[in-house]
Amino acid sequence: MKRLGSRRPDDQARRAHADPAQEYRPDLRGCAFGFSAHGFRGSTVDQIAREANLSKPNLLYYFPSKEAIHQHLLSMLMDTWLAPLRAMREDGDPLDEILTYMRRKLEMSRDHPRESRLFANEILQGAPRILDMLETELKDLVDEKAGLIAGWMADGRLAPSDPHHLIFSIWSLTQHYADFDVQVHAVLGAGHDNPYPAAEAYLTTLFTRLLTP
Amino acid sequence: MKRLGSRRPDDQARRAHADPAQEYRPDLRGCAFGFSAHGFRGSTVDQIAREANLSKPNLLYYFPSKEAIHQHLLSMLMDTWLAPLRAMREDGDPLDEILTYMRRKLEMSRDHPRESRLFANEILQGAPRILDMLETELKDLVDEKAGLIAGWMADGRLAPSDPHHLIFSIWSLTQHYADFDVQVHAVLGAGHDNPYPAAEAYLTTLFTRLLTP
DNA sequence: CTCGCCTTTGACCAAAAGGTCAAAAGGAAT
DNA sequence: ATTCCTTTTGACCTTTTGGTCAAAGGCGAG
Repeated sequence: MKRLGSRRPDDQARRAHADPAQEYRPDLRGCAFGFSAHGFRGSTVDQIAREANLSKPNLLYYFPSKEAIHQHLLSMLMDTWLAPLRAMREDGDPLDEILTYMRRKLEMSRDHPRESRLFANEILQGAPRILDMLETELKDLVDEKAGLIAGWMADGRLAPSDPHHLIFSIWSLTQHYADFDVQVHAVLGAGHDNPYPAAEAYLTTLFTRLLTP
Repeated sequence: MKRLGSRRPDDQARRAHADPAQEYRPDLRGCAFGFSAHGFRGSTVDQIAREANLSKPNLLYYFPSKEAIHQHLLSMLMDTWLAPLRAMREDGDPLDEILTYMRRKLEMSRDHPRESRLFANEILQGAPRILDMLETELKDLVDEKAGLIAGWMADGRLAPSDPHHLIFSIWSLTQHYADFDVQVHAVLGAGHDNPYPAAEAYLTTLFTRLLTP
């Protein structure tokens, strides 16, 4: 339960406490679990500290409050989360670009379900801490990529449909396998430990049929 | 803040406190908000009581604990939630039956978003209180309807794809508009107050293209 | 070694929250 | 009106929890 030895990074300037722009912060990547499993109010600072191998006061030495910890995790997450969409290129094959995006998101659900749930929890609760980001950064990115897709459709390279809702559908379909994981397993029952291969096949068919002109 | 007058139902036998099989319980339907907005641990008994126009001790007179309140809401919800799937009939037109199911679920997202979020919250957190139901009642129903769909596909009346994942996709796509409501609005931006007409059109196209043989 | 600075923690605090209880308030039958 | 039963509530208790603090523990520079 207790850590041994110093956890300071080897070669990184650091100072804190009265410093608003801290340069070193403990890596909380492994601690998404608390918030993702119980939501913001459901997880306790003690718990998070334990997961991070820190004492509670020590954790609060690096972050001014529980809120700040949550926000930190969330914003760290956002970049990772948007990367696959950012990677959609105009000069690829349209269907391929979209299927690749879908597959990347599905992999993220499979490999980082807790992060997905952390995000889902925040949105479910009205996104109080990241609404700004959604309305600016996310909206801009989606608008851009939706424009790209609309272009492909206008050129007849994809069958026409609503690009924004297309993106929503990729999000919901892929994240479902992380966020509703328990339900998926309960319904599929024993003997279907890994639903992802079937999910990928299904989703590939789905989007191929939707988008093939 | 305070209620006036008696809240007893006019003509219903009732007794409680030491009675395990209470016949009267206050209607908490309007109180899904608390749990749906903040999750189980995020909402307080005081809050729920206030929403139900009861004092806290009075609420705890009808329900033995916060857990029991949550469970009550959840099980009340489950039936409503499954009704549309139950309504899928073998003797209809296959595509029509599925599109109708999808539309009903979408209407539920539009008209009862808080209930959808309450359910989503529970699943996100590992469904500790309803896992049983998922593994029995829900699984059985889904297996039955998946069989029905598989039959339609075998008969060539629908294009083949995985029936279980088809059902998952209907759930995720429709519930997305309730659960991730804030995100949908943030991304669509002002001037798109009501995303549902476009969502319905998009989803109709999606499933029509997937399933038309 | 010692000084000064950053880091870590045990002990503590105040507020919030789940739950209890005894007493008060209705209401119907007699 | 009295009695009996159910319903309602203010006050209270205990536990949990976010957050503080003063003191102790490194660690490098001189």
